[in-house]
Amino acid sequence: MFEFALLGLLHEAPMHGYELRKRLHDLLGAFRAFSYGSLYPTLRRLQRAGLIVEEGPEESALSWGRRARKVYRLTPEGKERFADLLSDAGPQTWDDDSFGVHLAFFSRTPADVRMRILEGRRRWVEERREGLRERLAKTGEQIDRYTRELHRQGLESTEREVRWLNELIAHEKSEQDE
Amino acid sequence: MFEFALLGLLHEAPMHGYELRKRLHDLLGAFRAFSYGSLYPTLRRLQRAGLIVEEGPEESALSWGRRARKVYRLTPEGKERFADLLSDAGPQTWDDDSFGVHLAFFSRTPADVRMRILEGRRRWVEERREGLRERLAKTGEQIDRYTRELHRQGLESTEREVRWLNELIAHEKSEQDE
DNA sequence: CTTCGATGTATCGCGGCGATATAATCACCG
DNA sequence: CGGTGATTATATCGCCGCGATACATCGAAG
Repeated sequence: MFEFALLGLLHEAPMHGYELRKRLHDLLGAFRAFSYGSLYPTLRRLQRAGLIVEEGPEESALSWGRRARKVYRLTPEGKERFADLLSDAGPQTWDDDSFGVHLAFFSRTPADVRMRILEGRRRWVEERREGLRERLAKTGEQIDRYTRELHRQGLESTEREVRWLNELIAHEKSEQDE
Repeated sequence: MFEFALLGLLHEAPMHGYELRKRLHDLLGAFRAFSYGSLYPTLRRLQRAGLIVEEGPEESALSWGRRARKVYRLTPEGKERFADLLSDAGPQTWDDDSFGVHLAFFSRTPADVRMRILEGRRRWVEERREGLRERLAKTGEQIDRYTRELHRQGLESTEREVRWLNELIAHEKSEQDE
């Protein structure tokens, strides 16, 4: 997940940790925070795996300012890995955690994969919606007011998301045959 | 978090692990899954901390069926701990992960704490909303279509949640002086 | 009669988080 | 000129919770 996001960002340009985190925050906004507590360990993991390399401390002449920044660059293996992750449309791409990240890199995702992810996500959300509907129907009025409120709110937001996904899917379809 | 939820459920009645998980799933629905991978380790943690005790394998006579169920019961310390957690209204009670769980036990939460949690949550969501608004405004049209769509959806759902929270808060206020 | 789904307990590795430490630079205010 | 606080920047630590997996029993359906 984090790995995917970092490779995606480094695919655009080499960057140092702090900037990666900022770009990520910008990109994902509401979804996922990705703290420094994951950032640096993940970078080292990627490095060990040979997917990124550390470049010397950015000697771009002139503005010699603050040292100690480590700039990371994607290796060919890293690019390959990112391409693999981009073409993945497995179940793990449409859960709550991952879906947002995948959407953020959708413009570089193959069209058929986009479709499968969107439809997978829709199915997933619909299942959650049905679960909530049943729970709300079954227990009727006897359940705790706050719990019911929680479920009502959950139901509404899943319904909204399904509608949103339908729009996205429709848009994909219309673009497909233009 | 998980600790809080388990103590809350055991506060109602002694239970074994599997049932705890089912009740939790029922209670939280959309929010948080809480897998077995956390359940049993957490139970042992609570046990070590002296907050719960393991009762003998449920000898409720008659239906001698399946053995090996371990029934857990709250100790006085456990009840105390739960009461403490119930009266907590700190920042960690209104993040995405915890808020749902706290809501699920709201009917046993002191009224003033309920208020502070709801208002804290509202502030929190409003901040996220503002962040999304700025990001959508600032970058204007130049950003990626999918990313914008992601942020639009995020913005809408935060707006809805704020409205929802306002209703809950209003309801609390009306109940306060009845 | 056996196979499948539910019941039930449990472990393992790992991904990510929050708290925390450290330190240099920059902008502002007095 | 000096202090103070925000921003830039890297890094570690312990903990929490997850997914995968294993294993065993039971009831029901075929």
